[in-house]
This record gives sequence, structure tokens and C-alpha cells, in this order.
Amino acid sequence: MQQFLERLNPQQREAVVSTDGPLLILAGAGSGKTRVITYRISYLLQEKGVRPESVLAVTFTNKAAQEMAQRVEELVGGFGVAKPLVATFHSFCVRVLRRDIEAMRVGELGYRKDFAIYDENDQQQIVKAAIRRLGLDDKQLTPRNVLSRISWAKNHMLDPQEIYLQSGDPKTEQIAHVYEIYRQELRKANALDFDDLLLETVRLLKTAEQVRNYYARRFEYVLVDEYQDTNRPQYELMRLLAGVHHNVCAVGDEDQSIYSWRGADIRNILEFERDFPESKIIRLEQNYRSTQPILEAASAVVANNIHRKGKNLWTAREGGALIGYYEAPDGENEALFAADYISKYMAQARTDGDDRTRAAILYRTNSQSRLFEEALRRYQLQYKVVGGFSFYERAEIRDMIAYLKLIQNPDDSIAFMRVVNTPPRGIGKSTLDTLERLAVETGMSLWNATEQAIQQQLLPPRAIAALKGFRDLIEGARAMLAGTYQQWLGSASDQSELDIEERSEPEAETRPASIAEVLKFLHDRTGYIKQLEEEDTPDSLARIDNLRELVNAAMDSRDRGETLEEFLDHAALVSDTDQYEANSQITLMTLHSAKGLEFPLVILAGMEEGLFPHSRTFLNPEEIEEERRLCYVGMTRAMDMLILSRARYRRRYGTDMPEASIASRFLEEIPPQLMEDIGSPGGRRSRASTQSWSSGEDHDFGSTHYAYEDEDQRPRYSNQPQKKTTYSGPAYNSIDNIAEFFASRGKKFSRPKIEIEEPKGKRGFRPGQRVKHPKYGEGTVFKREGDGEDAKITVQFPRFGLKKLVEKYAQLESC
DNA sequence: TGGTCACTGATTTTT
DNA sequence: TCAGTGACCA
Repeated sequence: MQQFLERLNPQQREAVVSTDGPLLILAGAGSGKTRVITYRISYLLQEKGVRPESVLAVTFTNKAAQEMAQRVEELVGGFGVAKPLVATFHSFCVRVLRRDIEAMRVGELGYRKDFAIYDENDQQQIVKAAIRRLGLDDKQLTPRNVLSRISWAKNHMLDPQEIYLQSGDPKTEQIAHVYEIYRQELRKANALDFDDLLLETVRLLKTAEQVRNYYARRFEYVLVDEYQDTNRPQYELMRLLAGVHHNVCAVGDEDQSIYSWRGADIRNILEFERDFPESKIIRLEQNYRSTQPILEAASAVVANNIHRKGKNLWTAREGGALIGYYEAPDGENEALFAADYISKYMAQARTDGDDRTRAAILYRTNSQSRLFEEALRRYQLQYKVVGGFSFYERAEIRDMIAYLKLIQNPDDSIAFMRVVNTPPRGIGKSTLDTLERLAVETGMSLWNATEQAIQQQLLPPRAIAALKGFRDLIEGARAMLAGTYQQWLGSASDQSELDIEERSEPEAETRPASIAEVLKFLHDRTGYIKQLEEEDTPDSLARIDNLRELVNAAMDSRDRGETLEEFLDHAALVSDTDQYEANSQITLMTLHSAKGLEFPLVILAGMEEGLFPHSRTFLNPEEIEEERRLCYVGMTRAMDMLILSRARYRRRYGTDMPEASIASRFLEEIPPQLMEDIGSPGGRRSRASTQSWSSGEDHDFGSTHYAYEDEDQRPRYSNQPQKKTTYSGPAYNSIDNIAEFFASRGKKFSRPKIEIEEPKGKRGFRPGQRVKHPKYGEGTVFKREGDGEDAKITVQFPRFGLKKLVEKYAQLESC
């Protein structure tokens, strides 16, 4: 033990051994936070003799939890029966609720232990239905928007009545109504959404004294990671859990708070000292990850934030390359540059015998990944994309999960709607409308409404028959799980609906079926697989593979001894960032997903106003600060080499004409001496200076050229460090090459009109130019569409946001 | 009832 | 670009 304490610096050591009483660790990026947490747990167990089961560590991602548990286990050298509980907030809450939620039940009211967990998709369905039911306009009130307002309300612990009473406008009033219906629907379905998992746990601990005592006594030591990202309910949960022993340790970094849009509240850091007056604060300021220039640049950027306590991160690592800056003519070129750079970097590292060859391409929005994927494929580089649609988000997987959810909980009306006619079994819109009406009128779930409709013959015979078939399918599966399939068969209402001869028929013995068996039963009985087989497209075959993979997942789940409920919990709580594999060489992901990770080489792409910082944050200075923190997070992921890149012209959502971009303000915030241009075609035109756009620029895109003569061949120069400079064609033509590339793969690729449109006439405002409007005041031209008479320009005004103006009519003046 | 097709409109980050 | 929607036809 003593030995490993010596591997810590004095602050870290103090953080490890200060076990008793509240402790707040302010841990800068790369300051060895994970090490401190894991050592601390080990210290508790080994030195202080604390029983493992009385230690609770909470993190935000499953991956972080797994990693932490594993590292502690390695340090301690294996556990006996008892282990410290390392969980995410959400999975911890699920555990608590599955055990104790019924303590809040009053008679028949309240949630049951077998509650379902609704994901965002399920939530949307409910909100959509609610908006429709209230006869509101779903153009004005988008489900997405309503949902985020509901979530906001929940995270501030406000119920529909409170929202209604506080509402000052009709829209908020309507949202309050939707919120109320939303809540009713979830109760009816015995379902909780993600926010509810936290809220209901807090409510449970607050209201049920014996439950609170159980947990607060049990967990003598509570650790919270990524404390800056906790929201109100999470904070309260922590307080409730630490209520008896007060041994709570929170670890966070204000500069890495990037989830305020999800309710994370920086005040939790400030209020920590208030709520735990005897608390101790330790700052970890030595960075062990990055080189001097990287750290300095990142610190310089985040120093522009007003709302921060400030800290002094330092590193003992001397020297290190300057930060690279690459300004591409367009998005394609930016991606090709990244692929090219990475391939050379990897090759170089290999010849140097360096095993630190991991690289990451980080971007603001998931949609940016496409170009990079294409470029990397082109270079035949293996890469892994984190995020985007994950396995559990695929339609076929969601369908099967919905079947399982319905089997688990027939009142889950969202699951019901998803699969009642998937694949089509003759239950159409009019039938479902009738069922929905019946359900709304009687307050029943759709499942019960179906039962009633069948019994009372409320529908045409054809619909009744189809519904019976569906009901028997679900009940058959339920019976399989219960091990009562044979009895059920004997009593089944309508034998003709069941084809007893089928191969997939379970055996006669009354053994409860496994989830895998139920899935196979569903595959056959619903005709789902058959339908896909008949389609016989690469896509449908891939779907079949996915379905088989789900069966495998179910097998694994059985091996872990999980119930259907636990299997579904797992499916609901896995997240995209969990897919990250530390051993993959090249990783593509959003800046948000990158938090907590580190890479020798990081390329931070799309450094453009409107993209990063994102245009939706322009109006709100606090949101801009959050973007800046995000930039800080991204930059500090880099260990040895950091490259920032930007496209001068970028095509957004498939428009014909790429739009001119303005360099991100964050670029300007980096001290110039820390950054160097690394071969931007035509040289580095502008850093963030909007002025440099104003005078006539040449169209010479320089000499950098990424050659793709042959699709199946690595770029010729991949083994030679220098760029190909002998190209004799046009100065810049990667667009042509990409066009060829796509043509050769049978895809069409419309050549973008990249030529910079020369504004005609006296006005002709260009992106980046400062202009003055009689009503809106001064602003910056953001983009320009069309030309001549009907040129439209979008201007960003500091106080009014983005405005699209027809140049001819808007009385704009340059200034 | 259900499938196709054209159209539209929207694109942040996610436990 | 792409997903979701609505009209139309089998």
C-alpha cells in the first residue's frame, strides 16, 4: 500500500487518505483523477478495513463504471463475495427502485417493481400522441421541444401544475397540459423515463424513512465522479445517501462542465461547501497527459470564460510540437487531410517503434463523421465510430426489444403500438384508432382495451381475429417464460391461431424458456425473419445478422444469470459512448463522447463559427461558455499532438452550394505563437480574423493534393513522409478525385459549385463582413445565397441572432 | 389495409 | 442528406 501511495503527488495522496468527512476534489484535465479515485477505494478497503459492500462509487457512463471497478479489483487483487458498488447514477437508481419502489405505493396506486424504462423514442411517441389528443399544432409545438421542456421541468423538480401556474404565455400553458398527460400515460404504462429514474429514487428516499435509512447506513463511503455534470436530482440523491455518514467525496472540474443543457448545475460545486460545512477541498493541478503547448493553448481558450473559479494547470512535460492548424478549402479536403495525416503519423510511429499510435478525430456534431469515414475508408485505415446509431437503436432490435417489453409488461402501450402490426398482420389504422379511443375513455392500457374489444366484439371480425392472433402470440411467449406453455396451449382460446406442428414449438416439459428461446420463437412466429429473407437485400441480411446478435446477447445475459427484466434494463441503459474500445487505433466521435479519454494524436475538426461554437448557442453567452468548455475538453484530450482544422467552404445538409465559413472564435483565443499552419492549401488565410475575407482573395488552392488514382491502393506516398508535390494538373483538384472515387463505386456525386461566387454590384456583402442594419444594428454576415437581384444574406446580429435578409431590400451598410 | 412515392422540413451535445 | 409524413392506389 505504502508503495503505491508513493506513486502519487502530495495533493493526490492527500485526496486518497482524506477518507473521512466530506471532500471535494477539483481535478483539472489529465491530473490523474481516475487514479486518485481507484487508489482511494483501494485505500479504504485495504488500509481502513472498510467492508467492500459499504462503498458506493457513482459515475456517468457504464464504461467509466466498468473501468473503475476493474482497476480497483486489480489494485486490491480480487474480491471475495462482496464488492464495492460501482454504478452509473441511472443504473444505481434502477437497482434501488426495482427493490423498493413499491414502498411508495398507496393501495393500487403507484409504480410496481416491474416498471418499464422509456427511452427518448418512447417519450416522443407519448408526447406526439398527447399533442394530437389536445388538438394542438405539432408544427408550433414540436415533440422534441416539448420533451426538452418537460425534462427541464423535471430536472428542476417542478410538476405540471407548477409549470402551469408559472406560465406566462399560451405555449408554456400548452406544454404544461402535455406534461400532465405525459405523466398520466407513463403511470398508466407503469413506465419511468430517464429523468424519473433519478426523481423517483429521490422521492423514495425522501418519503420512505426505512428505505432511506437502509441505504444511508449501508453506504459508509460515497464517491461521485464527474461531479460538475450532476443535476439537481443527482445532487439530492448524493446528499440523501451521504446523510448518515457524511463521508462523501465528489470529484469534478468546472471547466469540463458540458452538460448544462441536460440540467447539470455548476452550483452543485459551489453549494457543496454550504451543504457540507466541514468539507475539505483539494485541487489537483498537475497535468500528466499533455505537452506544454497543448496545455497552454487549452488553458488560454478556457480563460476567456467569465464564470469560473480559475485554476493553474501545469505540466512537467517540456517541449512538444506546436499545435497544428489546417485550413481546408472544403469539408472533403478537411477529411482527406485528416486521413492523410493520421496515416503518416501511424507509419512514422511504427518505424519509430512507438506503440502510442492511437488517434482520434473529434467533431461537434455526429453528422460530421460521414466525410471522415469516407476518407479513412479511402485510405484503408481501420476506424471506429462512437455514437451515431448504436446496436440497440436499430429498428429490428428495437422491434424485438419492444416485443420483450410487452411480454414483460403488457401495459406498456408504447411497446404495444410498436409491434402490434410489425410485421404487418392486418391490424390497421382504423382498428388502432378504435383501441386508442377505448383506452383513453376508460383509462385502460391498450392491452386491456384490446382484451375488451375482443370480448365485446367492438370491431369487425377480421380485426378481432388479427388481434386475437397477436394476443395469443404475446401470451404464448409469456407462458413460455413462466414454464407453463403446455397448460397455456391447452387453455388457449383459439387453437386455430396456433400452428402446433411448427418446429419452434417448445418441448413438452414445463421448463421456463430462456430469453434466447423466446426471441427465436418470436422470429419464427411473427414471420419477421422470413420477411427479411424474402427481401434478400444486403440490408435485410444485415438485419437478420443483427437479430441473431441479439439472441447472442440474450445467451450472454442468461450466462450471467439475468432475468428478462435485467436484460431489458441493460438494453435501456447502454449508451453510445460505451462502445468506445480503447484498443482501436482510430476513433471518431463527438467532443461530448470524448470526455474522460486521451489520445496521443487528436484532430479537432470543424473549427468554424456556427458549427463550433454551434449556431444555436450564439444568443446565449452562457451557452457560448459551455461551447468553450467543450473546446477545452477536446483540446485536453491530446497527449502529444493536437491539430485544429477548418473548412473554408462547407456544405450543410446536402445543399447544392457550399457555404463560406468563418473561423471559430476559439482559434483566435489561442496564442498565435503556440500554433503553426501545417500545409493549408494556399496558406493560412485567416485565423479568426473576419477582416481577411473582405479584400479580393485569389482562388488558388495551393499545392497540397491528395491523390486517389486507384481505389484499392494505398496512397503512393504513404510510406514516404513528404507530400506529393509534382502533380502537374490543376493546383487543387481533390474534388475531381473524389468525384471519380464515387463514380467508380456507382454512387453519384454532384460536383459542388465550389467557385467563390463573386458578388455583383455595389453591395455584394461577403460572409465574414461587418455590416450595419437600421433596425438590428451591427452584425456579421454569416452566409450568402444566390446572387444578383435576389441574393439573400444571413447576418448574425449580437442581440437579434441570425436574420435572413434579401440584400436588395435590407438597408445594409458595410462598416 | 398497406405499400409506394414524392415531398417536406430539419439537423447539438446524451445518461 | 435523410427521416418522417401524407396522398394515392392496389
